[in-house]
Formats: sequence, C-alpha cells, structure tokens
Amino acid sequence: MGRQPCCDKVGLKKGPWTAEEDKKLISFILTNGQCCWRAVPKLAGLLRCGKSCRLRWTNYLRPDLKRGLLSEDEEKIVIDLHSKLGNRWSKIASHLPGRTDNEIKNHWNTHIKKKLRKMGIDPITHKPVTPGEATEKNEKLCSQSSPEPAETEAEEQSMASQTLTAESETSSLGQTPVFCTDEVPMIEPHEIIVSCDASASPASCAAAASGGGGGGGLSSSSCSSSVDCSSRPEEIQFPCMEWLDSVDFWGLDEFSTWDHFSFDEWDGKLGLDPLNQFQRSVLDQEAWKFELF
DNA sequence: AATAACCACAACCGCGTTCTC
DNA sequence: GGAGAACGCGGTTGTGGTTAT
Repeated sequence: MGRQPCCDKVGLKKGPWTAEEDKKLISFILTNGQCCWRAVPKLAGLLRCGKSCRLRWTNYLRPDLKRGLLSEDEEKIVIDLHSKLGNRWSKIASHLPGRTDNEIKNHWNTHIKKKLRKMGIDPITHKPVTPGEATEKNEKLCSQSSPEPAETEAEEQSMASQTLTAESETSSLGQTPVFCTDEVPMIEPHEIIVSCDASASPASCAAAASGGGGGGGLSSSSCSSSVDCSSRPEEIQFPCMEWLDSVDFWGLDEFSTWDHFSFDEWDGKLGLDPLNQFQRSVLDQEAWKFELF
C-alpha cells in the first residue's frame, strides 16, 4: 500500500550537521548521484532522515551554490520578483542561479525587509508607506493582502526574462553586469549535464534541458530535486547526474581521497580563480566542515 | 572580563501536492 | 478512485557569533 515511510523517526539525529556527516553525504552523492532521498541516509550511513539530507545538500553542500551576501543586483531582482510573486521563495530562487530559496528567504527577512522599511517602502505590499503607518498592527494587515502572485505561465515567462544567466549578463533592473568579477563564479547551468536516458522521466529531462533558459534551472527545486527515480529499482541505482570536467572534482576518485585534498585543487576544480580572496575566504569559512582538509 | 542583547543563518516543522500501489 | 507515503515549499525556531553595556 502506497510508498514506504521515508524514515522511522526513532533514533534519528537532529540539529547541526557535523563535518563527518557532511563528508558521508557528499561522498554518497558523488558516488551515486542524487537518487531517492529516503534511501540516502541508510545507504550513506547517516542517522538522519532523507528530508534532512536533501535540505543539507540543496542548501549547503551543492557545488553550484554561491556563497556570501547577495549582490546589489541580486537584491534588486529579489525585490522585484517578490513584488510580483510574493513569498514564493523557490520561484524567486529559480531566477537566481546558485542561490537557494532558504538563502533568499533568510536574506529577505534579515536584510531586505529592513532596507525597504528604511526607504519607506512596505516590504509586503511594495508600496510607499506614510510615516507612522508602518506600525506592527498595520504590518499584520498588510501581510494579509500580499501582492497577487503571478499565476499564469505567461507572467512567469515574462519574469523569467529577469533570470540571471550567463547569456544575459544584465538584469531588467539595471544596466550593470549582474555579477561582479569578484564574486564566486557560478557553474553555469549548461555545464551540468543531466543525462536523459530512455528510462528517465520526461519531466526531469525537460527540466534539465531547459535548465539554462527560462528559469535558470539550477534552483534547489528545479534542478537538484527533479530527478525522478522513485520506485523503479533499476533507476534507484544511480540516476541522472553527470558532471562535466569543470566540475569533476566531485569525481569520487579524487574526492574520496580526502587526505590529499588541497584548496588549490578545490579552487581549480570549481573553476575558481585561485587569487580570488573572497572566494578563498568563503571556502575557508567552509573548511570547518572538512576538518580533514 | 562577564553577560545581556542582537543578528544571521542553518535546520526543523507542518502542510499541500504529487505519486505509487 | 482511495489510501498512504514521498516530495517540495514556506514559515518558524534554534544556535552560534558579534556587539553593546
């Protein structure tokens, strides 16, 4: 009857992930690709539920993630999309390659909201507020009348034109290039090949094929989780994920030999400029996760 | 130097949707 | 077609770090 439960919640670990757990999860996904999340913790030897593994991967461990604060341009795009889409963070994230819905949501709540309020703009309605109007009470009222999200395909299509892509390096909101050169470079959507063999679902293939165009395709929702391998044992083996040479640091051979890891290698494989201090600092921040480095 | 207050972000929770049997 | 489970999303909470007192 139905599917098997994703995890029995008894004895599962919660809270912050340890470096060891990260390592296990990364190794597993490197070896096997992203397949059924419910199977991941068991096979990877983790005492976590599949949901937790998926979140950890999509929000933190994915190689294509940009780290660091959102740029001015990205903020503008978030604000603009939020005015049209409301709190549909995954939709918004799909227009910002390398950013996750969680990240955008957090950034919105901690930075952008305040910024907008300072500018005298209601972050919920995106309309100017008169002084004294922005009271707590008012805010609650406003939240009940959040902007009408775009419902139609056409609307979403038009919004997709704002997507940050390699092809269009300018946003609809500004004439300046979308990414500063000192930002962490993205692995472009087209650099990730999702193999679409005959057994792969049409939906996931379509999503992969349209990865660069339209919606960015690298969002947590539209890319990483779209692999359909549910319930077909032959696919559960390992689906649909190949990395180009440029991202082949994820290739198990090298990555599994953690002892030999160096940041220079990491940079190279990620396509990072070894001299980019910002990137390095970001990676240094990450290093706590990989004490073995 | 100690500690309280604040801030940022990772992770969890719950719900709606999708999918399989 | 219905039941039950996985998945994905958005809201909320918890935790660690930083700043102010």
